[in-house]
Amino acid sequence: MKSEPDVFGIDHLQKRPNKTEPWDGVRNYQARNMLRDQMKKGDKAFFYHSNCEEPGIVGMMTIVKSGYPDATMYNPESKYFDPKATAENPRWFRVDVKFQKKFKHTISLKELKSYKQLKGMPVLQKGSRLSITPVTEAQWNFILKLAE
DNA sequence: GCCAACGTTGGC
DNA sequence: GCCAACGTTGGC
Repeated sequence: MKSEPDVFGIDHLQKRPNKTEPWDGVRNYQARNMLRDQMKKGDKAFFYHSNCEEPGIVGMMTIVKSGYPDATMYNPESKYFDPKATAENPRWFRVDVKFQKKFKHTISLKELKSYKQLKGMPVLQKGSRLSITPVTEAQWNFILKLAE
């Protein structure tokens, strides 16, 4: 799951009450579908810092609440406001994530790209803009070892 | 700051 | 339904 560290980075998450925060503001249908249909309580996710000096994976977190409507879509004051969203037909979803661990060092995009074991991982593909992408169990375990 | 990639919008 | 125009993302 990607976020810009200047906007909301892993340090922000760690400082939140209960180290938990709704992952809201996702306004892309593919990512929405994953939030809504696939991400379940207890699932794990990597925290990825994007659009920054050293893009890469900086830690891990746990999904503590599975997909539910992202209320920011109803708030005209929010930059995530969506006038077409209704209570009957909520367009956008979010999950709650909880900080689990910050890695001692960033596993940079550059490093991640260098491993043939991670070839094909969606987040590493050129032009990948999706803010939420799946990780296989093998990829997950491989990356965790890099973090040691 | 540049620009490639790609999603969305809207005219037709 | 096509596709040009436009906006956004994000690495570099």
